[in-house]
Amino acid sequence: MSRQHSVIEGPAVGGEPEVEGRPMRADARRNNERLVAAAREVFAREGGGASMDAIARQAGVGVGTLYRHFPTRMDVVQAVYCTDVDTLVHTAEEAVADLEPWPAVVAFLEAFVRYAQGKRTFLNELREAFDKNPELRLDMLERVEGSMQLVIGRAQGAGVVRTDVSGQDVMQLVGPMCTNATLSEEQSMRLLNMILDGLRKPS
Amino acid sequence: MSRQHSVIEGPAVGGEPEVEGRPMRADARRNNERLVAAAREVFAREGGGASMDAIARQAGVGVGTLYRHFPTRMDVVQAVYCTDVDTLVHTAEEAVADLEPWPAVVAFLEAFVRYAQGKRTFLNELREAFDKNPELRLDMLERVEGSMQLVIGRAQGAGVVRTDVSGQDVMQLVGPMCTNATLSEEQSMRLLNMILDGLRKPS
DNA sequence: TATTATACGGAGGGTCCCTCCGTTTAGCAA
DNA sequence: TTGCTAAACGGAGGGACCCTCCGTATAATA
Repeated sequence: MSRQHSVIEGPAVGGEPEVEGRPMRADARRNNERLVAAAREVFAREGGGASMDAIARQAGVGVGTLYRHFPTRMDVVQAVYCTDVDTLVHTAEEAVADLEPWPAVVAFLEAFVRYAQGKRTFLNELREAFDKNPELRLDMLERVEGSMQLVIGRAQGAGVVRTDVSGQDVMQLVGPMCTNATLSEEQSMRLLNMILDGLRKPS
Repeated sequence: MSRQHSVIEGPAVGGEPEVEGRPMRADARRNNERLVAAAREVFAREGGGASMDAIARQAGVGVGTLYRHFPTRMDVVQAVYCTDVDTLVHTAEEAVADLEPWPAVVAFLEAFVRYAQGKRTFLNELREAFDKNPELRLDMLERVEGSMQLVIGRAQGAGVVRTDVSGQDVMQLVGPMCTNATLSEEQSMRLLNMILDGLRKPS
């Protein structure tokens, strides 16, 4: 068990190695961030089967370093996934803080579609990680649902989104849609627009 | 492209290498059958990640032989899957030929549950094969649906199964149920009994 | 029985995941 | 600033796996 998956050991966010002892050395923290970013890039470019060597090379470090930060291939997948969820949650918070209720819904759902589509490149790997660690799935699902509900609920409160659907409903609708491998960026945006029209409360 | 996947080149059944030229040599045919059986056993025992060496060893042949029959790991998965479907289709035909309409439904659905549960051991591999070869999925789906409809339709005609559901409906209900990883043999049989009760026409 | 097209076996090439350990360096105390 | 030490780094290499190649064995045929 490495210290890196704080996610599965507690409620902390993923990928950020805040150990209880002294803080990480500056180079270690820098490399940790680099590695996650590199992994995301390589997965996107080469698919879920990308090799550990390729990830280390992309990050400009040796494989030893990669393995010290993430003891297992699956830990890399988890870390990338967790930071993706972090980003999504952050997007929701920002949207709620900066935008009017309806534009916030639009912005968040667009981000959600991008997020869900990004998962397609390493869906198999993710499924494997979930199989081996069901808690991870539940944790992440909960966080994503929370964000969705935050944005949708606020818009419902403001009277601009119909109240007979929940954030969870929307997720169940949009998520699987994006998982479909044969779905173009453009197609998904058209469908999203349709969904948004259906979601908006007729004035 | 090897000659083995007749499935993806035409309507022939899977796993049976009936080439257009002269028939296979006796030893080759024997080994082909052995290999598929061995693969099924090893996948069941060791999971979808089982190695090619293990399969060849189980079949009592060299890996070279395995690779001549199935050029790729995925071809082995396909072959096992296709013969499973063959068996299921055969079960349906036998049930219709030998049993009364209702017992045929019971027998076939029990076989279907066993079939679907057997897929769980190498679900990931199967998904990969389907991704790379969507035609295979459609072909197999069609054959399974055909069998289901054969058995259910006959029972509907005989007035022992309610007519407001189709064979496809039943498949969509039972298939996903079995795919669930956390489902005991016993649990699935209890659920199946419940489904059968719901399916039977009240007399 | 002799011939030959066909099939077989398994060593080994290439890749991948991961480990181990000698080398380097960040952070701190004097 | 300088030394010291715990922490982090790099990459060779072990072991497993997929697949290829080719010399050997054998079924089918004449």
